Amino acid sequence: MAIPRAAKTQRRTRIQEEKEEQILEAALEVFSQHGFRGATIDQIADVAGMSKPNLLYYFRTKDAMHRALIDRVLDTWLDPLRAFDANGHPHQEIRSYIRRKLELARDFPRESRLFANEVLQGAPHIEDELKGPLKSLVDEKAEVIRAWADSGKIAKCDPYHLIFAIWSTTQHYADFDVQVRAVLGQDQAGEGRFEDAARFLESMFVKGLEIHE
Amino acid sequence: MAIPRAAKTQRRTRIQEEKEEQILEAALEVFSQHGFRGATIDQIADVAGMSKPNLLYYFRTKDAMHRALIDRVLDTWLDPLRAFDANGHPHQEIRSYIRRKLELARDFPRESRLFANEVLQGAPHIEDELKGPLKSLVDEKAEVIRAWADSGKIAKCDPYHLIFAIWSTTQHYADFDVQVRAVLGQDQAGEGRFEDAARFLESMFVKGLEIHE
DNA sequence: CGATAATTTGACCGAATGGTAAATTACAAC
DNA sequence: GTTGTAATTTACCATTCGGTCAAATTATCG
Repeated sequence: MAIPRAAKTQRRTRIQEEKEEQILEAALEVFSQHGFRGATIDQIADVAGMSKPNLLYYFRTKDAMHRALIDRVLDTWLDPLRAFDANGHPHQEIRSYIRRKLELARDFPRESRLFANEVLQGAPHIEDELKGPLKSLVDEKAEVIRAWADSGKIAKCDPYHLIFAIWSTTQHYADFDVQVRAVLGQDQAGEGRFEDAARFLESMFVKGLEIHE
Repeated sequence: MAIPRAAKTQRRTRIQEEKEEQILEAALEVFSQHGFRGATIDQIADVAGMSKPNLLYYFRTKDAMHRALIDRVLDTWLDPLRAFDANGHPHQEIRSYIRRKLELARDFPRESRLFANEVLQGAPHIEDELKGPLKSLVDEKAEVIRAWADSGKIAKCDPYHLIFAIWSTTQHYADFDVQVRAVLGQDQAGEGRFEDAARFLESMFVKGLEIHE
C-alpha cells in the first residue's frame, strides 16, 4: 500500500520512506484538528512542506491518506487494551490500564482526536474496524472482567460500560483538552493535570470495584 | 440579533420565527455531523428545505448561524450542572446529576456532538464561553463538592476531575454512539444501553465517593 | 383593492477545493 | 558520463464553496 503514482516499483528509496512519513505527520496534524471533511489537501501539503501535486504523488487521494493514517494509528491505540492481562491482579490491571490510556492521551493527543473526530462524525471510514477487530478485542477483555466479577475478585458490574467509562474519562484529557484547560485556568496550566487525573481516576475506579461485605 | 437582510424592522412575523427555527434545526443536524468547517451552507439549506439565498436572508453568514446555534444550546446544556444543589444530599445529588446528563445524551445527541466537534477542533468559536460562564459555574459547584468532602460527607477527591469524569462518561454515549453500538452489537441495539449505563455509572461513582472507615 | 414592506428565487462571482497532465529535475546503476 | 526511472513542479481543470444582486413573488395592512 501507499504505492506511488506509477504503481510499478516496490518501495525502494529511503526518500519514499521519508516523504510518506512527513506526509502522514502533517496529515495527522490537520485531520485531527478539522476532521476529514474540514481538512484540505492544500493545508496538509503546506504543513508537510511540499507542493500539492508532490503530495498526491505519494497518496493519490485525500481518502488514501486518511486511510493510511487510521491504519497506522489504530494498532497503537489498542495496545493498552491488548496488554490487559487475564492472569494479573484485577485491581492492578485496571489501574495499569487507566494509567496507560492516560499516558496515550498525554503523549498522543492528536491521535486521540483523529479517532474522536472520525467516530463523532459517524465513523464513515472505520465502521468495519469498529465492528470487527475492536469489538472482538473488547468482547474478549469484557469476558475477563466478567470472570473476575463472577469469582468475587472485583465487584459485579457491566464490563462493557466499565471499559467505556475508562475510555471516555481518559481520552477526555486529549479530546477536550481546550475545555479542561479553560476550566482549570492557567494557574493549573502545567502537565500536572495528568497526574491529578491519574490519581483521581485510579482511586475512583478501584474503589468503585472494591467489594465491601 | 438574527436580524434579516434589511436590518430595519423588528422581528414581526411568525414567518421569521418559523424559518429561523427550521434553519437552526437543519444547522444543528449538519454542524453536529461534520463540524464547522466540514459543514456547507448548501447542505444546511438543503436539509432546511429552502434555497441558499433564502437561508442567507435570515443568517447572513455561516458563522452567524453557528453562533446563534451555540448560544441557543449552551444554556440548556449547562442546566444539569446548575441544578446541582448544595443543600441536597451529596450522593443523591451526584446520582441525579449523572442521570440528568445521561438523559441529555440520550435525548439531545446532536447538541452534544455540536459541542464535542467544537471543543475537539480547538473551540475557536466558544473560547470565551468556556473561560467565562462555564468556568465560573464549574468553580462554584467544585466548591460545593469540596465542602462536602471536607465535612466528611463524601470521600476526599479532586472535584474538578470528578466533574470531568461525569461529563466524559455521560457524553460518551452521545458523542461516541457509533462506537458504543458497534461494540455492544445489534442485539443490544435498543435504548436499554442508557439504562445499563445509568446503573453502572451511578453505582460506580457513588461507591467511589463513599467513605469506609 | 392597492401600496408597501417582507420574502424568495435564479443567475452569478471570485476564491478554494480535489485532482490531473505534461514537462522538468534529481538520482542511482552501469 | 549516459541512461532510465523516481521525484518534483508548473500550469491547469471541473466542481464546490461562501456569498451577492436584482428581480420577482408573496404577505400584510390600511
